[in-house]
Amino acid sequence: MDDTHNISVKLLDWYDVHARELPWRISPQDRARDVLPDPYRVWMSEIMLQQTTVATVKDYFLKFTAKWPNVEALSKASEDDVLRAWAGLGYYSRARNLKKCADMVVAEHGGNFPADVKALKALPGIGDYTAAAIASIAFDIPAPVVDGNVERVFSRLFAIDTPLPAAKPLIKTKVDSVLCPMRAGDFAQATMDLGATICTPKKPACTHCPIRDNCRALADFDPELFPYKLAKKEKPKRKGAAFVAVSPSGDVLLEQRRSSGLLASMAQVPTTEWNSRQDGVSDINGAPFSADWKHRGTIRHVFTHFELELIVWHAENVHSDGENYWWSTRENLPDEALPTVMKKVISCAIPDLF
DNA sequence: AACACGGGGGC
DNA sequence: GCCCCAGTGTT
Repeated sequence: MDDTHNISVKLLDWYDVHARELPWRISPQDRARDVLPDPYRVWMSEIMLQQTTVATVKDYFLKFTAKWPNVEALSKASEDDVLRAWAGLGYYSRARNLKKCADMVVAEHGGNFPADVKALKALPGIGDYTAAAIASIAFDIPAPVVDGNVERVFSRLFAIDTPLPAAKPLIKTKVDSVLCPMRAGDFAQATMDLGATICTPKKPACTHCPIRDNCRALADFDPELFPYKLAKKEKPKRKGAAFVAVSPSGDVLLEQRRSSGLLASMAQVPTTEWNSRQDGVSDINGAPFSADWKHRGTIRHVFTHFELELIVWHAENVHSDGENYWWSTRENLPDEALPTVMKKVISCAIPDLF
């Protein structure tokens, strides 16, 4: 028995016993009977799981699949409906591509996801990873599924000392050489589960690892040294001010962000530009209109590529209005497409709202 | 190849 | 605080 086959057998045996039960997975009984999961649910979960943890995704997945149980239903929703439901999950281009992809599956594939890696990758929001994951999990098509977990598992397994992301092609080749073509979906999920639960970034549980005897990093080095990564750059800081205007009846003034760039098309309270430097006191000059603005504090929020500090101003009994604004009632505020940074801002001015 | 793109959890 | 995460699309 060659070593690569040995590895996949051990991984699958481990997975048969230790597979986690997750909302987007079929039951162990169905899995034992070779039943395949609904491609729509596999797709939905994989999009949500991009750069997002299982714990965060669970509630959103249940909400989305209850609201839109199939691709036709999602296709009938508006982009804004989807954006509002996605609010708080981050990477909002995923939500717009989700809607676009649903439309394309209905229009170009008769409402069925294509059982083909290339056709899947042609759909918006589906890249190398997700195309391989859907093909493997939903259709049992053998394809190398390489995410952050798998990169770590295989970097350690073969003690790959090329730093990421340059090592990615090599890792993909290794995964391709190990994967089990008879159980492509289970193999993909087994390697990701292993990375999430055993082969963790810090303090991996090597004693519980089903493939510890095959691991070069464990035998010759220290698994925690892998994967090698390029040093990351320092995050620049930006500052600005945000203005929470409240009407006599308690409504909050909102506007929609532009349709491209950061937090595209999401809702926000009026703000100044987010610049690299700004002196807090003069920020009030950036208010959208004059009012009895009161300073309520400062909130901080970290984005992928910069840190933001917003001074929060608050005014009540505001009557002013404008074409690009709307008033959101207190009851409706949780249903607006408000990103987390804006919930922080509004909570700073109006505590106990969310 | 580098960058833009959110947010939350673990330690 | 720092690191990571079931990545994709654009330039």
